[in-house]
Amino acid sequence: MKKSFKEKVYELCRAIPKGKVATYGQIARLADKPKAARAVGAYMRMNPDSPNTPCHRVVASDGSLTGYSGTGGVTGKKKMLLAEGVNFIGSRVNLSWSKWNN
DNA sequence: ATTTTGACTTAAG
DNA sequence: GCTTAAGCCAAAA
Repeated sequence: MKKSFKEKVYELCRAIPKGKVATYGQIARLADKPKAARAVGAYMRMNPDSPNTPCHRVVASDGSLTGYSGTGGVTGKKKMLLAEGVNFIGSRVNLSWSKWNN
């Protein structure tokens, strides 16, 4: 049985512990395709507010919040992450403290 | 099958 | 720190 790349991506999104964040590149790497960061983002766009896929815990490689078609856009995403205990530096996530699987 | 597009990443100036 | 360029992946038309 082979799992599709996207299934792994969704599963990894769900696997991100509360209060932590992962980068697209990190997820892509864990999903067996280290260069598929763009594809990961594409899947996130498909499922921005699905209750099963907390895509808001996924950020860019430098901790900047990108995209997010959900409520409030990146602003809502930032607030959500703050509510989960993720530390922010200005408009970026402090990956030094909150990066998942680090 | 080909082209376009997109929530990416890294390197270089 | 910001901009430009190139690379790579998958879905949709």
